[in-house]
Amino acid sequence: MSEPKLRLIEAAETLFADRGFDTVSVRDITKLAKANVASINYHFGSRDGLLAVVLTRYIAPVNEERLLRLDQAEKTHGNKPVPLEVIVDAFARPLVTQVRKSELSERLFYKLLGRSFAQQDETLPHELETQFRVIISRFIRALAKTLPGVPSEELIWRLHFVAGAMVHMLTHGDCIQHLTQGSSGTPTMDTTISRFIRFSAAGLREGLEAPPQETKGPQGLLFDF
Amino acid sequence: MSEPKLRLIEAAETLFADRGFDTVSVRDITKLAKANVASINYHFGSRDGLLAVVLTRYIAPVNEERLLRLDQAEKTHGNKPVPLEVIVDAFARPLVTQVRKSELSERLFYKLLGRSFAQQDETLPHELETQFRVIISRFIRALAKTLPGVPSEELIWRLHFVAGAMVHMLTHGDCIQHLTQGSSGTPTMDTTISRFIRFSAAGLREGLEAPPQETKGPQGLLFDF
DNA sequence: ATTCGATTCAATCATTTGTTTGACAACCCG
DNA sequence: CGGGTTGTCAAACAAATGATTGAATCGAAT
Repeated sequence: MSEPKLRLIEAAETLFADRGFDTVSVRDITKLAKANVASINYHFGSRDGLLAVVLTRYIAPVNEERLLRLDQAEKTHGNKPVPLEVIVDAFARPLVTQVRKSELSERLFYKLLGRSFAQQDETLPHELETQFRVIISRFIRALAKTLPGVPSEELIWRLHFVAGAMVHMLTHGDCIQHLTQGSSGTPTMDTTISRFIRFSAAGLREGLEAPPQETKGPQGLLFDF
Repeated sequence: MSEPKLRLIEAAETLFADRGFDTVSVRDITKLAKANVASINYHFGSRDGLLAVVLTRYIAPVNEERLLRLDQAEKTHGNKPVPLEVIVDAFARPLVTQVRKSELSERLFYKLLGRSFAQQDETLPHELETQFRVIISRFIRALAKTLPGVPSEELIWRLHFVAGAMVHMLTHGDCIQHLTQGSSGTPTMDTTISRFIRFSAAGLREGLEAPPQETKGPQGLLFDF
């Protein structure tokens, strides 16, 4: 990877992260990267080519680590169901391990990935689209083992609620920390993710108060508001 | 409100809903509205003026109804804490009551509001920004009454998780229904919101297994992965 | 019918957009 | 050295962007 090519990627990441994918021009990027306007088309073919590289660069490793962690968790628990907290952890923890491998600041990294995940269906590189499909089906399968009796349609929705909460946590992390200022010193993402995991696991477990087995509880209407 | 002015708003809503706020030009809007290019600047001063109108038109009533429902719920429950399901219902139900008052299809309405909520801090009309601040503090207060002992910083995060799940539900509703096809006939938003309420209430309740009182449970580390 | 404000319209404005071009330089390998 | 690949650059391109102009049109009150 030539030197200015990397500079272009990093400049694009920075600008995409806090201004969105649509409102950043190739000239904004090349100016920040101290490169020529034509360099983007030379190295990436087009602006969309660069965007695809940026989108893939961090998401792909995150997705791979998700699958890895889930596999490992299932191996650890033999054929016992994996606890919900561990499943959610496998889903979210790769974010903090990958942010350290990156050159970006925590704030920019999380905003960038939040925007990327929110993007989802629209104009997403095929590679990532299939990755997400794998991720979803893989985690749904794990959830189904831990939550037998819950119909898969319900599980899909719950997993998407989890994903939504995660995206919001990523994209609005700094502004929320601004709201909750006045607490203890560094509210690092680590404690935030712990909150997220507890919240999500509780939401996923909904309807099963006793340890996860055949309470079989009210699947249908719990409340009637 | 003159007739073509309304046509412009509705055309903008339609296009903003499924292409985002940034990638729609004034010419796209005026073409769909069968109006002149200058009409947007004449009626709304600028493209941003029209955007502000579109953003406010549905969100403001939703936010008002949220406060109304929460007030009513607290009145109903006297000085007893309001059940979490009722609080979340007051937060989410206004979406389905307002979609009926609108001319838009369910799909477009929800996508539009999802995008609007996701926007949040950036370029949001001042009116809406203050509205959201009121909403958050108001709902946090209600949650604090129902979940005594949970620190407010934790409550803020949990409420934002709820908001994130809601945004994701709105923006990806149709694509998820595409995944879960093959089930019973009409998976109307009503049943989806019920799922959302159960999930969110369970997540909010996290840490309190017994009926909500002084279990006071482990506030800190529940798991140690 | 005439006047006057409100609205619409085609035409045009200056910028900004992504992309392409062709000349130039740097480098490596023979 | 020389030839070829690779990268860089200023310049220009067509297209699209939001906005403005000034004349034309409408409608209702005078």
